[in-house]
Amino acid sequence: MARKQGSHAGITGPRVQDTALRLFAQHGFAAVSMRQIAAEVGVQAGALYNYTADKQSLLFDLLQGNMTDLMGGLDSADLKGPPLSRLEGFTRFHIRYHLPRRDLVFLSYMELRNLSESNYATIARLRRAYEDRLEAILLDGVASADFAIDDCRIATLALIAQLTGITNWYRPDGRLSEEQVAETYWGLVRRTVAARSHA
Amino acid sequence: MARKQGSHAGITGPRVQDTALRLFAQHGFAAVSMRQIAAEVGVQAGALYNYTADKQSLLFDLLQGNMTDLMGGLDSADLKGPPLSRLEGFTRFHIRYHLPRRDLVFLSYMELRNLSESNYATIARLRRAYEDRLEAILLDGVASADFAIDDCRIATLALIAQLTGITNWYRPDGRLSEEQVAETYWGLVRRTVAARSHA
DNA sequence: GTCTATAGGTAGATAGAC
DNA sequence: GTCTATCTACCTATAGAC
Repeated sequence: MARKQGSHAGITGPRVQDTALRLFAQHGFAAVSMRQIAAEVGVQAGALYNYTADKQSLLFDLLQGNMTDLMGGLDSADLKGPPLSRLEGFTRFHIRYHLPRRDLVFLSYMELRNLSESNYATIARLRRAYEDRLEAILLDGVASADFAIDDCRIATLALIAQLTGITNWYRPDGRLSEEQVAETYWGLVRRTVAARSHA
Repeated sequence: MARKQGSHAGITGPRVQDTALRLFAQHGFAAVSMRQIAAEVGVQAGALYNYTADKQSLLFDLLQGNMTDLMGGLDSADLKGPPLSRLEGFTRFHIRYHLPRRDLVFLSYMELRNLSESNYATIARLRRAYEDRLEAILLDGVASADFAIDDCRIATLALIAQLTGITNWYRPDGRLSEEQVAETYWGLVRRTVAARSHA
């Protein structure tokens, strides 16, 4: 059965999301107009409203999808074993997840303030849950005397900031491969927690 | 000599800067209108143009002032002695400077993309100069075998990201004082560079 | 230095034809 | 599902009175 002329369900939808992500990251949520997004997708502005209730939902869906993928990815990484192994697994997963998604990461940190109160609460809860995964590893490591950390909450936030900061300077065509970056940062992380090297 | 009615030179100017800073940090540069700023300052929108050429200059002046103060503050900190002492001085200065300026720090990271090309280049140059100060300390420490670091450029960026990230969670009325935060982070930094504790 | 008024343009979102 | 047209509201920046 032939579609109506100009109908592109299943094609336009993802393109709207991709385009919005790129433009929001590049210019900021507030600076991007629905008309700009539509123009890059190749439709008229009105047509966007077949895919999103409004501009705010477009942002929220991107951020929520990101956090859901992040948590799901961490679950799939299935970290096991002693604290040091789990910390290495977390570090490498975090880098592996974030490096190919620099736009999304930037958006997730910069545009939280443009979310409605309830949407913000949802994202903040997911982020906190992610942080708690790392903190649990650190607490275990301290309990087993593998790590020497004064304040596991602070160390958690410090490590995540350090690792996420990679997205500010990393370029796929730069001097370091993703693997080299992961290796270097794992070295920094291991020493930060004062892990016994080969106990 | 009586001023003209409604004239407040020297009062309105700083208030415009302060208000713009607060609103830009809260809602984003593009999301804040000149009318909003004017309303909070207590003047009409047109009056703002006695203090700034346009909206973009308002942002640039804030960011440039921040970087100038940062570099000047680091000079005043006058770091001397062996690498470990200078690293401690840098760490404590960075925290001391950034914690009371959380809005400005947020703005400096988030709104670079709203600067014109030449304004951006100016800010980027200043930031690079600041990073180079830390990198020089790390390189010295490696040369003297006080530090064990594979890649000093990476370590520089990692440490700055870690320290600047404090502004994302620190609250003046939180469980930790500025001094306690500085102490905890200096511990993390010292171990990250694998400094010999009391050699 | 501040005001009012306004020029000239763009914003988000909706209605109804196809 | 997409289009055109449009509503209503807001934007930055300027002009000229006081």
